[in-house]
Amino acid sequence: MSLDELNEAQRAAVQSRDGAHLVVAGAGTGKTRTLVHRVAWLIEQGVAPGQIVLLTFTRRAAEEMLDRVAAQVGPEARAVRGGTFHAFALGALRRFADTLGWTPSFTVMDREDAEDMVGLVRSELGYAEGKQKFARKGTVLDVLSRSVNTHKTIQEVLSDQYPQYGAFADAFEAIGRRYAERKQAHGVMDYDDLLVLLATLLRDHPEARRKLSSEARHVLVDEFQDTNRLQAEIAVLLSSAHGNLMVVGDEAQSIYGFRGASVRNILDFPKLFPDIQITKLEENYRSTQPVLDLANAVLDSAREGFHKRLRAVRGEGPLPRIVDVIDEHDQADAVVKRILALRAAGVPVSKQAVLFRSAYHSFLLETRLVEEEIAFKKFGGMRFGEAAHIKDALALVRLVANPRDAMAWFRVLGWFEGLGEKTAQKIGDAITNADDPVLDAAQFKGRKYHAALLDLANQLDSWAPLVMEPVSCVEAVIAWYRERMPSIYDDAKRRLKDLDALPLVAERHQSIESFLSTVAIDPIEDAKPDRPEGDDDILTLSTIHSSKGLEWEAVHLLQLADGGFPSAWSLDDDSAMEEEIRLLYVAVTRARRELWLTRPHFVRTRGPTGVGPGCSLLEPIEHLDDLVEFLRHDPEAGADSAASEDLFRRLRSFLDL
DNA sequence: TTATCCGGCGTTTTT
DNA sequence: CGCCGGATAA
Repeated sequence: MSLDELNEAQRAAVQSRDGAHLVVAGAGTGKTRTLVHRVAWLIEQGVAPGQIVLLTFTRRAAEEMLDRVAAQVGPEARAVRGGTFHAFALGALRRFADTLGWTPSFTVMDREDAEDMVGLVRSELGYAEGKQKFARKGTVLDVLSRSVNTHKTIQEVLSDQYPQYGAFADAFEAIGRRYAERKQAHGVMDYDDLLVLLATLLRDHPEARRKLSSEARHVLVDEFQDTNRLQAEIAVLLSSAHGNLMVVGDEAQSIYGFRGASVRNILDFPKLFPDIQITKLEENYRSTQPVLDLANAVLDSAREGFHKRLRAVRGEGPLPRIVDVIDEHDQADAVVKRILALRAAGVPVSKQAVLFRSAYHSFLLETRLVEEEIAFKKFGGMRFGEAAHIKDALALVRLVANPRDAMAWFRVLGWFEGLGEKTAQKIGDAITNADDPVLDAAQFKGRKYHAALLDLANQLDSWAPLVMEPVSCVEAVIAWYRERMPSIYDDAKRRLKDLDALPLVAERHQSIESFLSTVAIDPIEDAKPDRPEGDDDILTLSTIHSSKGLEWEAVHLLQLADGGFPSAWSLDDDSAMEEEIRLLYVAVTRARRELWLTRPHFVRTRGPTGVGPGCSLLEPIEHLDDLVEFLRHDPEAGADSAASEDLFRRLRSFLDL
């Protein structure tokens, strides 16, 4: 392995001595490369790969890093334990569930299941009734989750976020308690439980803490600015036996405040460790100077932070462009034409990306891309594994693995005509609590759904022996489920082929349990690429959140208008607007060379506040015409023509309407 | 208890 | 607008 390709600061981080180390790494400064080299270096120094824990923000990031380490030091690097906090927590909790009074075979619920359970508890406790409006189930879960992730009381969360329910703190608390009891009784955890319970384990159980932290002789955490209090606590406790904790991050790129992430974690980190080493990476290898000039200007418009300057190693390039368009249609037109023009100029579509604030911002563009036969893959927004029919199939698999999974029964029983919520819950609870957890269809003789239940019971019996064969099991389940789909969904045909992805995922697992754990935490990749046969020049569409850590030669940024980006829900909130600025910073710094920002005059506003034309994020830089070039899109003339009389004529007539 | 209808409220970003 | 949930009818 060669350290020659590293600069001085990077080398200092890579070869750092034991102890705590904070690496402040601006966008594009070789953060990933530094982490990769650090892991490789540790292995070279004789640290066993299995004693290195690399906590990353996404599974994608973990895989990429391990691939690169493996390329440097060989396949033994695969033994490095890596993944998200949630995935790591899952593994640790499986081993120590007993210690915490949980069954080791617990399962993990996704957001929707968790909401449903909260909904059931809510109606049981009678908060659904009464003339006073009460929060809906999703809101209740959100409040509970925020309270956990930010270490705030329910009352504080309500006052901050949902003042309209400020008087109902007792109700939220009561639901929260009953919800927690039920989760433990059913052996299911939600996402928050994974973190809470791991933190509890490490904090309150010295034996477990000693064991876990001595297994992990070096703990490395990526994207530390996006951790919340619980995650920071876990990282610190996990390294308590040896103190070898390296965290890497950039406070300017903190964009997960909505889920409890706190920049304070990274800013206050040095206070925790008197002997801490701090390294700053400031040379940017990714972007041209004009891109960075804009990024710096964006950051200057933020109230707080270090206002650091990024320096380009790459040198000059074209100015970023702000393109004024009339509306979303005009925007889609402009972006498509620009993508094609760049392709003609030698930038393949695969080296371009379209980024946006919210997943739905790209809907219109997606239809245009299909028309133009530009292949694309979209990241962010609704996940494949969240589609109702995928969850249906997985619920069946869960029943094979664990017939006491009450939420899975609830879901499956809901498919049958004449069988509603009450009955489904009753049957589910009965089975869950029975000595022998099987579906006794016979007792429903005479009911409309008797035959269907009988069929289900038989199928489950026939699948039971397949527990050890994930692929056969999943295939068998899917085959049966396919037959039922038309009676569940009007658009069953469209959904059918999605199911093919499941056996492919199952192939990678030795047991059903491992398969199910993985799909609960890691998003399932869609098996069908959104592209015509044989074409691998694929455009990336991504939310800004999902674009983190990635880069493209050309970046197109959509919907720069109040109510679009920045989001309508941030406009009247200073700290939320700060996060929007950091989001813009992240988006801008994804570009290596070409950066195009489209600013529609009219957006469909769906927000609570009145939204006018213009984009407050761009206001601070609007007058800086040495930083950006301003263009107007003219649909008839092409993407980058100067403003035409015709355009203004149409604008005026639009306004009059 | 279930299916259906209708009114009103919230609408983002992810594990 | 979509979807949640309350109200009503079968």
